[in-house]
Amino acid sequence: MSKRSSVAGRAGDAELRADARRNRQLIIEAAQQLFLRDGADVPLEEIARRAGVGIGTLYRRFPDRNALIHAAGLAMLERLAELAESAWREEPDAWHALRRFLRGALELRLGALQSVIEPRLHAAMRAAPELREIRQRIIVLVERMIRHAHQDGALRPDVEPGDIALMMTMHVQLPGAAPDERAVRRVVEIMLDGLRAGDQPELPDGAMPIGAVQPDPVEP
Amino acid sequence: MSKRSSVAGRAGDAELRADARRNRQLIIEAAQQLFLRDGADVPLEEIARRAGVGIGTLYRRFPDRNALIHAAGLAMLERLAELAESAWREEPDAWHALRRFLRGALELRLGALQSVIEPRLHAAMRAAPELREIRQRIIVLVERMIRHAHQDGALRPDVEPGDIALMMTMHVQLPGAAPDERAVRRVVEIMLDGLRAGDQPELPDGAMPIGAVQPDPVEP
DNA sequence: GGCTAACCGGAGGATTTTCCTCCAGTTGAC
DNA sequence: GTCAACTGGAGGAAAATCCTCCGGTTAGCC
Repeated sequence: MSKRSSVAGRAGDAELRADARRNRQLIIEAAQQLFLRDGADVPLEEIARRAGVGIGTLYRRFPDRNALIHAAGLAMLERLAELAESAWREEPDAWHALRRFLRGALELRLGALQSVIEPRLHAAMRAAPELREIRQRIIVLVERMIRHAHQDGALRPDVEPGDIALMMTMHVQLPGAAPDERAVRRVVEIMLDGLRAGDQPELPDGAMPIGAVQPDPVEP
Repeated sequence: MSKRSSVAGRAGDAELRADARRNRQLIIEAAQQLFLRDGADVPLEEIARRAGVGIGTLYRRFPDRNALIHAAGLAMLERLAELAESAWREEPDAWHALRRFLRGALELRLGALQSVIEPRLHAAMRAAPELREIRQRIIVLVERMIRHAHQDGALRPDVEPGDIALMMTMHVQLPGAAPDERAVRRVVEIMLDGLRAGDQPELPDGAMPIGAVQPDPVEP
């Protein structure tokens, strides 16, 4: 057995020479930024350029666009899960945990990234159980936050998980560059204030359902 | 003077045969939908297809992509202005006007469309005074709504015009198709509740500035 | 320090996408 | 009924994107 072999932890990340592993990471980060800014069809060459590596390196590590989307989606879901878990673990109550989670998801634009690559991820999810598994973990945790926050009377009672999910994916695009951090933060705070229990009028029906990955759609 | 000539109302719309005018309108509507869904780089052929006209027809009416973006942007700004004006005219007070305006902008996705094509519109705006003029009219009206709503004590005092502008451009993308109307509506209502005057904590600094079209950036 | 397997960048040809003109046929307005 | 205006889409030009291949470089181990 070669010295390098291992349990092969997260597929692709282990068993690489140090420089290769570093570049792989740079590529994923660049991909996340560009997917977010330009959509999932952004030229791979541009991703390579932003990562500061050659196009050859990108192709060596990710044989096709789907592999890259898969990796970027996995990294994103892992950050989201980590965000939800630390919030739940460290905040004093469910409302604060939910608030921290939403702030993080919106400021890191994790939800927005999700909304951009999710269509492509759907195909991957059916094939890749680990993606489904992480996604499920996040859903369970957020649902738990909501349930407890309701019980505590901190979250307005008519808010449903689907509402939170939709808010997470809200995308702020501004002419040209990325929107100003601080300006977005203000809007997030306004939304959070709208979520607090109070004497608001009841929300209309029709919350978005959230749940498992849908079964295969019929081919067009 | 030919019988067809006229004051040439909105450029390009008048002096066309009925079928041509109808097709022109269909093209603009298709362009708005696709710009919103796929970004401002969507192939013109796809726009023609969705409009149900040939590619030749599209090119005859809009010599290049910019002309189409210009027309779509103009139509969008006109609807926004109309929305702001009717809200101001027909609602009993500034808060209700602002609420109606925001609901409309978010549900019609006018702000989102704006955010998609605004980068391209910027160039057009410098050249096209009528775009600047409409845009300015909207800004003035919304600022007036905010000012009055503040005076009435209905809008939380730390909300600034830039916050409203940013909320307008919020984009809800969902995997695949357009997001469900009713689900989005709920989130809009939550945001509106966050805007109402109450005992919320103060917003952090850093509201987005809004204003005139910026001067020409230096060429890269 | 020296060795070598693993890694790197990017030139460049193949492929796909997008553009945009042109013209034979159709239609609305008078 | 006439005809100027309009229509759709075929198809070649141009541009964008993909993706392989290989000479040169480097990390890791002795």
